[in-house]
Amino acid sequence: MSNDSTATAAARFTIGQLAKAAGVGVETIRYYQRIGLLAEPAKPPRGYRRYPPAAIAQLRFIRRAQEVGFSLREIGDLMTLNEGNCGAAQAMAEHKNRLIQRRIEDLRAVQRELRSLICACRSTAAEADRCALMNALGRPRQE
Amino acid sequence: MSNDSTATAAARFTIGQLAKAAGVGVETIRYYQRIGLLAEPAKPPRGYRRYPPAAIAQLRFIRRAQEVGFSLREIGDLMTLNEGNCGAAQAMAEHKNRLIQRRIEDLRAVQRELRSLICACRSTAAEADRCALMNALGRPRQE
DNA sequence: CTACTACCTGGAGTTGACTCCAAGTCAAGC
DNA sequence: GCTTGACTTGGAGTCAACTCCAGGTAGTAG
Repeated sequence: MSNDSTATAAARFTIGQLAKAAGVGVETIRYYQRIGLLAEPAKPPRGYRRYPPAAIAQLRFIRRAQEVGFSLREIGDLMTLNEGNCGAAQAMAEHKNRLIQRRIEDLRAVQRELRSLICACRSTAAEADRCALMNALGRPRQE
Repeated sequence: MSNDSTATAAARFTIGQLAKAAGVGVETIRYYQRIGLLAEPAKPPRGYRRYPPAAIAQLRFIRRAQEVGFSLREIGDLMTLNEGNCGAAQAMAEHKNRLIQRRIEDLRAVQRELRSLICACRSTAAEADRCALMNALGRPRQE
């Protein structure tokens, strides 16, 4: 029901509010700006910089992408790809998806192993030379 | 068919051979020694240090544990636990097992999401404002 | 008007896990 | 016995991702 695009969301945050809203540190935001990951609003002639709500989304995006295993550099790539190059972003996502898949499989393999080792350890602890778990993992014995 | 324990494996490696055998760099081995992760054989009065075959196993252990997500510090803990404290090693293993489980679940969640995003992107790319994938991830739009 | 807090600028420090370098020592081939 | 390549020692450099700090400016509560 509003008239046009000039009537955008009013709330604009200071860096501290932004940090709190996005759940990161002020210093972290500045760091992201320094490395060019995050745009820094121009400093108004008087007063503090103000950040649009979209900045929260950007920060959340960064955090989420980090959790998935993207490095800040890759995230930067993703974000610039966003500006028009959908196909490339897709390709990156698919690539990352495959990496994640592999990582999951690695973790599962390790998990299976850990589990069986834990079992072995439990059942033989008393009589074993030392510890079946460590033995099976490759037994690092200080000579 | 050998007599007793004094007739242990004869092959003892120089650091370079050890590095090659374990698939790590010489500098990495030294680094591990510096931080106390790996025992350094005493320097013989003449000649180079010699490493027992067990050192290969130790290095492999470190690498594997790293892949699972143990930090060098944790690996060090694991290795000292090995010297007698089976229960504690078990506890650590179980703890790590739980962490791995959580990590796997996180990754899977992200993966599901990525996949659906990739689909969305593919199907709507032409008409979408920009890119559904990026939108859904939180759409970091440089304002 | 004065504190007080939050922001700004820039630069330096931190942590983990390496990686490189210089200058010296050693062993083995020719 | 000299050269060459590997080892040794100690320290410095690197990279990612922060984190902290000093010294100054801005906005706000009393």
